[in-house]
Amino acid sequence: MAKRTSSGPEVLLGLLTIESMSGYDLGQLIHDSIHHFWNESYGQIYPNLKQLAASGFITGKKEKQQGKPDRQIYSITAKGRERLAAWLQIEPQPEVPRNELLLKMFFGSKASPATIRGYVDQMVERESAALQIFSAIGKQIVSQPQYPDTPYWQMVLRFGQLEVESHLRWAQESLAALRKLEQKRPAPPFRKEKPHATK
Amino acid sequence: MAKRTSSGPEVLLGLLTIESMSGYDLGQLIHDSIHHFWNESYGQIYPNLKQLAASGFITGKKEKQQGKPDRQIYSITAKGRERLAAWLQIEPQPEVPRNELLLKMFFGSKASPATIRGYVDQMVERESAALQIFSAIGKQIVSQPQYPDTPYWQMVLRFGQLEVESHLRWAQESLAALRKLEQKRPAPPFRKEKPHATK
DNA sequence: GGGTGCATGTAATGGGTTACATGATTCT
DNA sequence: AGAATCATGTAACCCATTACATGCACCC
Repeated sequence: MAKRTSSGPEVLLGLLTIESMSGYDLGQLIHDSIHHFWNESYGQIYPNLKQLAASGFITGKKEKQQGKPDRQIYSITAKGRERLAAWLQIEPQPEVPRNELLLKMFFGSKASPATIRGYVDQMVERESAALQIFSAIGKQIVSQPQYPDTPYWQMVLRFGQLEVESHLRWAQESLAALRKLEQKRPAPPFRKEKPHATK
Repeated sequence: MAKRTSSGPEVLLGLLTIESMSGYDLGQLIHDSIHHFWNESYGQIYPNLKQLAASGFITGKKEKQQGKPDRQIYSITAKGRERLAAWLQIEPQPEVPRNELLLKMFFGSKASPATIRGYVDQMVERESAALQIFSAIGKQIVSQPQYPDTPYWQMVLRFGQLEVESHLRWAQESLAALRKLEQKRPAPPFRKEKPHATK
């Protein structure tokens, strides 16, 4: 009795309600706009599109271009909209968390505080960059005409902003704590330590 | 040239530095203690343990019990500690985000605000429950003797707390916004709407 | 008698990333 | 000259969840 959700095809359907697009465009759009909460690789997108077209959820038209390779432009059908609507009625399942940074930090006493600090530093960089992108997306949304989608897009964006802010606050706290740990046990001493202290 | 990290075996090694345990115990501990940032199913744990033992990273001893099935108690070896230490030196890769709730909310205009509100309500329940668990874990950590792990465990826990708090704040905001949307377009009217408004 | 917990494991199945393949154009 | 972008697709592989299998004991 599996709760197969998978959502892969439905993202594509959803994005095609905004505009008809090629697989390549969909990939770009996913990367540029919803990357902070969803991702699809081309290895998924192209086969999914093929299958969706074969089942009549979308239709494709070949578009010739000069200089560039041909594009397949897909449009959602009425049947596709039905499938999307049905999928929206299914309770979203919370994703299984897998945060490698936290995992390594959990075992941080087996490395040096400096190593872990380096990882937190990198996280700060990544998340700060994300904040920049968010504010750019935010400006784009408000400058656009008001679609019925607009309020939803704003909520989703706001999630990212609040979450990132909490991550950055945490990072500041943690960096301070790690610096304290470094002072206590100042950079690894010369003698080799046998690893049985924990037990 | 794949950046194979996978971390599956290393979690087990890490947890075995705390104490020697059976596969079943490891599963329990993962579920009870690090569930908010990592997860492993038994379908992964048992095969991984077998392989780790075959390669000499851990050793297993059979322990007979009365009434209950036999247990295989695994202990980490020096070689295992080396592998763990080496893994800790590898930069953690940020996980690929996949948040189904946000995805459905992004396409929220194709459902009703009430549907989406229901999903947010459920999220509030889940995350509030998580907060309770966190505070219980927090008390447990401070009441324990101070291992070298303690400060790291506290940082990791704090991450969860701050993140959940941000989620709950977001949920409150969003619920308010959704209620407003419901008033504007009060519960679906009787006439059927054709779905071309977006285009 | 039936469900739940302890305990270990395998097999089927399905997702998803990465690498590879192709080929023209444009930018550095 | 070589890298990057546009554009589509396939195949290999890996990772992970779920279901299934077994079997005893304890509780309701």
